[in-house]
Amino acid sequence: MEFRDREAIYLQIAQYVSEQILLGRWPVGDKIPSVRELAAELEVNPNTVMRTYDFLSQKDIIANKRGIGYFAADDAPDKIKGYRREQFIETELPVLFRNLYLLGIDLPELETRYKAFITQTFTNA
Amino acid sequence: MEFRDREAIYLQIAQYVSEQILLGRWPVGDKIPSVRELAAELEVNPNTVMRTYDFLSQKDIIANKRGIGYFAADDAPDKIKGYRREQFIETELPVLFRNLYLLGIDLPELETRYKAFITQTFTNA
Amino acid sequence: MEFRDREAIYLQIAQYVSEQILLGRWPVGDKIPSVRELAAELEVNPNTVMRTYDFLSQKDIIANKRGIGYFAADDAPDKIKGYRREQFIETELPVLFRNLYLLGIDLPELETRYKAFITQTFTNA
Amino acid sequence: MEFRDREAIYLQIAQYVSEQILLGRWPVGDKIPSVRELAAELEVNPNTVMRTYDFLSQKDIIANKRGIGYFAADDAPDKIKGYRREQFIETELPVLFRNLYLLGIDLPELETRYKAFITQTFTNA
DNA sequence: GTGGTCTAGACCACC
DNA sequence: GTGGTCTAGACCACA
Repeated sequence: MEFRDREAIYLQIAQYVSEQILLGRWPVGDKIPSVRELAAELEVNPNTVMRTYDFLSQKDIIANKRGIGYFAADDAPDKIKGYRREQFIETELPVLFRNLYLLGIDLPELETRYKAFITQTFTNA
Repeated sequence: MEFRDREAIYLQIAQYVSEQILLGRWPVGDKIPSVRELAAELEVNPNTVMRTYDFLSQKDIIANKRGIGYFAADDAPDKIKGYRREQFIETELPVLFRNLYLLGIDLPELETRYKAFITQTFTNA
Repeated sequence: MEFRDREAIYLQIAQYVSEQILLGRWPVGDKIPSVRELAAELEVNPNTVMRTYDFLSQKDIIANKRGIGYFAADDAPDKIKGYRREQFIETELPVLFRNLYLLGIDLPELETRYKAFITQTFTNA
Repeated sequence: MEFRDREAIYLQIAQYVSEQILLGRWPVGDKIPSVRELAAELEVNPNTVMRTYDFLSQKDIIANKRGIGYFAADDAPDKIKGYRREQFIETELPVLFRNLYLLGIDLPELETRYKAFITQTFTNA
């Protein structure tokens, strides 16, 4: 997996994990990949994944069963949406709008790009 | 000026300077505030502003005339838009689109929020 | 390490680092000394070395792996030679030639001095 | 006149003045251009030329006659060559040789470039 | 007055 | 352990 600069890797992984849950790829109540597995898959240090799981545990999105592994919480999707919506509206939207305005990108253009993105990202992958 | 945590102050100042130029408040070709002036105004250490000016010089958005000060480059607005557009489309838009999709926010809602934001931000300031 | 006055220390360190890479003492692709290590070794403030590494990163001569350290880029030697050659031919050679001409130093004399210098500098060090 | 970055303008002007004297364009014993004239010609601040003349006065290369102007000293050429030769051999040559070696420029190539430079610079200008 | 560099020291996030 | 940022304060060269 490739990571954006300027944003902590463990947070980007947290996003990734959240999305797997939200999209139902990692079903609620099921065991999610172990720290080592995920670290190997994403090619990062296990410590980094550990930090992600810690972070998500504190938010009660995942939970640990000792000796077995981590599980997606039953209400994980709601929790994720809640956190995300809040952060999105309060901090990301203003930045977005400012850029749209200053760069002179209008809403129809945005719409076109949006549809292309959704088709490409969530259809086959 | 108040700064967001999680993003370096000198980069936030770079944003600020860029916007002043983009909005024509600091006209192209003119001298911009001296390091010390801006530092005093924003209540930060002069070194921090120095770093901002360094950063913008490397991008040829501003240029130094020795012993006199820094000036907004003639093609600064194009340069700024170019850099910003690139970063916006490549890294910010995908994040935005993912969130829209996963949070179930549709485009009409986005449009409503956008118009409110523009009115409020760029009308009276 | 002793530094010349009149040239910024961080740039002299950049020269030093570049030469270590060019001469193969710090192999391409390998980790180079950490900021603190090099600062201690050269007896300068870590900030100064940080500035050097920043400078060389912008030129893609070295690159950072987060949490691990800085590494010499694979094509670092080419990059270094390129930058150096350009600056050398465009700004240093003209000065040199002017001086040779005005001081009446001829090429045979230059050659003699050159050979002596090379022998002395790069033989035993 | 265009100036190199990274070297003080007043020193570059001192070089220029020295060369005019060395090449006999500003004959020994004659009045040289006034501070204002030269400043206008080179498009710099008169203070900067003043600083150059101060600098050269201290080295007894030029001298001031009050109310009249500055004059090239009788032994100016020797003085200039003396200062220049010393600085050249002690500080410029080592840098030059290092670069020749590291960049892999050999002496025949240097010779070719030298001849081209001399022809172009000192023949017609 | 302008920028530019350096030190010392602190604090933080990240791997 | 790694880098990165910021402050405070000093000193200097330059126009």
